Amino acid sequence: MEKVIIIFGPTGIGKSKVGIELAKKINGEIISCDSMQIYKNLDIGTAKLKNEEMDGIKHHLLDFVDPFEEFSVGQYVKYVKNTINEILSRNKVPIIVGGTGLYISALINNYDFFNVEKNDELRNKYENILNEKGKEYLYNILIKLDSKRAKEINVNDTKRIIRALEINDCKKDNIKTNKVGKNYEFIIFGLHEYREKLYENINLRTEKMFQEGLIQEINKLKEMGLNLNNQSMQGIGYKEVIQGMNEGRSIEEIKEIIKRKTRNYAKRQMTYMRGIKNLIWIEKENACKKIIEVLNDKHN
RNA sequence: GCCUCGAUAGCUCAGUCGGUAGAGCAAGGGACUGAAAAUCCCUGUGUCGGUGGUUCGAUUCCGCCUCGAGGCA
Repeated sequence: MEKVIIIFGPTGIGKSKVGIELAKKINGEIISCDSMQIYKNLDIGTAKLKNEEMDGIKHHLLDFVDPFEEFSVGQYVKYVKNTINEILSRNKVPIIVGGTGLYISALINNYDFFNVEKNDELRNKYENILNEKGKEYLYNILIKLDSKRAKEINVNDTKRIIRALEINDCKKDNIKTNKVGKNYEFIIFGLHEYREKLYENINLRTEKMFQEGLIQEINKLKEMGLNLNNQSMQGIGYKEVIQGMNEGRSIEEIKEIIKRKTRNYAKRQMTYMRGIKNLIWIEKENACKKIIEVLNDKHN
């Protein structure tokens, strides 16, 4: 089986650098796994690498979706698989670097999502039911249609309830899955850093984003016609700036909110990491060296 | 100097007609199958500002003190 390396870690830990260092040493190419860096024109707020920072290493799945477009895990999985195969065909090592847990688990567990795509009509229908009759009512519909799935979801998690209903409505006439036959050997590394240090990095990074012109970037995006309804504007930083300015908050206040939300997010990512079996924990210090040691051990 | 209003969880505040308290946010833990930087779940002992009094019992009522906000001089 062909090897695919994954480097997973919370925001602000410094995954990108580790990935590049590793790519240089093992003849690899980077595949980004980040639900916001996929978007064009979202650079500063997503802490996207600049070309010169890539240091000659090829990066994939960055900057390829229009910020007006919606994107989904299912699409990501198709793209990564193609990209992995393409890299392997050139006898290079694919190194997936990122922090979007669902995208990673979808890939390594080969989720097929029942081949049910987003269906606005159905979502609107259930959205209306939710607004008119309440979440208990909506949840009861799911219990009747798919009690097994219902048990896995909380009544309040209406987003998941609606998706479950959507799947239920669509999958019967579309049982075919898009599972790819090919299997890879995933070697998954999880970067670890002491929380205090990580949070400090997050604070510094947020300040840096503002210095580099986050506000200007967002003003430009707003001029393009983007607003809070766009999926791309749900990213941390973008959402808070737009909302904060609407509410008349000061820049300092907005910064603090962003730092806090980013910390919350990093914490959730760490929870996600703990849940991945086979994940090999690597201390942030000298991470690349340690990864190579593990890879060599596996070889022998 | 006088008057009024505050002082309760890390923060913002609710409440106890006297029987030692609870929300939101934060924090910590968890979940996660097409919005995932999203969404959701679980976890609340804190000299109820200090001090004296009334009372079987005070964070709650009364006096004084300290600090803060506002008003009048």
